[in-house]
Amino acid sequence: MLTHSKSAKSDGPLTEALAHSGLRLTPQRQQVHEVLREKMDHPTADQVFMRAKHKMPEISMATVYNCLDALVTCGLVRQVTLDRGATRYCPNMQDHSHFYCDECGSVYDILQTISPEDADIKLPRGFRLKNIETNLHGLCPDCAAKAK
Amino acid sequence: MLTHSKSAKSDGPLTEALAHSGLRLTPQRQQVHEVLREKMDHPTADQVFMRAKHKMPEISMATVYNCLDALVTCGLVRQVTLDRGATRYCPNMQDHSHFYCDECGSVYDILQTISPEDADIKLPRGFRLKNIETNLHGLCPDCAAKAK
DNA sequence: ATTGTATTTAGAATAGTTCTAAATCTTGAC
DNA sequence: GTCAAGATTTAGAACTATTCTAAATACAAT
Repeated sequence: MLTHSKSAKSDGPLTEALAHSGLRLTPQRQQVHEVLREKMDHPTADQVFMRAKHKMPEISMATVYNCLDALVTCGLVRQVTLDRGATRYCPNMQDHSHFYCDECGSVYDILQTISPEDADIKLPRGFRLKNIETNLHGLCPDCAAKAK
Repeated sequence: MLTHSKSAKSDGPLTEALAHSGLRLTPQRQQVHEVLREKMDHPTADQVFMRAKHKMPEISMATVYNCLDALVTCGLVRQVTLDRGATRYCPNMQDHSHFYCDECGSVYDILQTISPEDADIKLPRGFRLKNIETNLHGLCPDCAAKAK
């Protein structure tokens, strides 16, 4: 196979975050992260794959999953599971929650959330809480209008 | 004893809840609901299927999904999606949240939650909020101990 | 009883994710 | 630089989860 220059462009924050989890920065991981940040519409692995292929035609589905896992592991991306369908990915690591329209399946970022402190969650002895995920379910404006 | 009578035993609350969504009480729906309440360990559809088969050997997987959907639709059961794996089902309709161990995948009910009022979520115009799902992620006591 | 609709069923089909083994790339020791 | 060890990528197969389909059955209302 023809190999062009395969090394990743230097990217401080990405490199560091990955290294912290014992992972390397690769062009594929860089590309997947870029795809996620370009359009933060909570794409599925399959959508990420299709978008990544535009700039990197040889990338494979397995690699997309590998990259997504790597980015999740090192805290650069959140996994969002809202229904029985495909898992979605979110590169917005700011504290926020997701609104899921039970009717049409669309997802919206809601820039408001419940912090662990505010929630004052008391867990039984031994549990170690890492983070709280808040998912809001209901109808999006479009579907709410139609439902009337 | 083998009962060939196929009609569902009367069950007021179940019947009513289903009827409210235009659905009938059937022996299968009754059985699936019973399985969920017998062991509230957040089983997957497949686990529900296997448990239901003990008392109802002819039940099919498609029916289990149909029944779970029916019970979710009429508000008797909650769907719980915590990771990329199979969806889990929870018949506890009390306000509560789920603790998910990111290490071993076990799920615990946490009888504490954030109410919509407490959260004071302000949604953009047009959204209609139905309910808030709170998922706690971290390590269960066993895994937390091992991690040390 | 009869008819129309809801529900169940088995199995096929589809969708989503993980696995495998070989090829390629990167890093670090020399 | 060269080499070996280990990490990563790749295509495709395999597997798991869910949905669909069409025929059979059950139910409710005439």
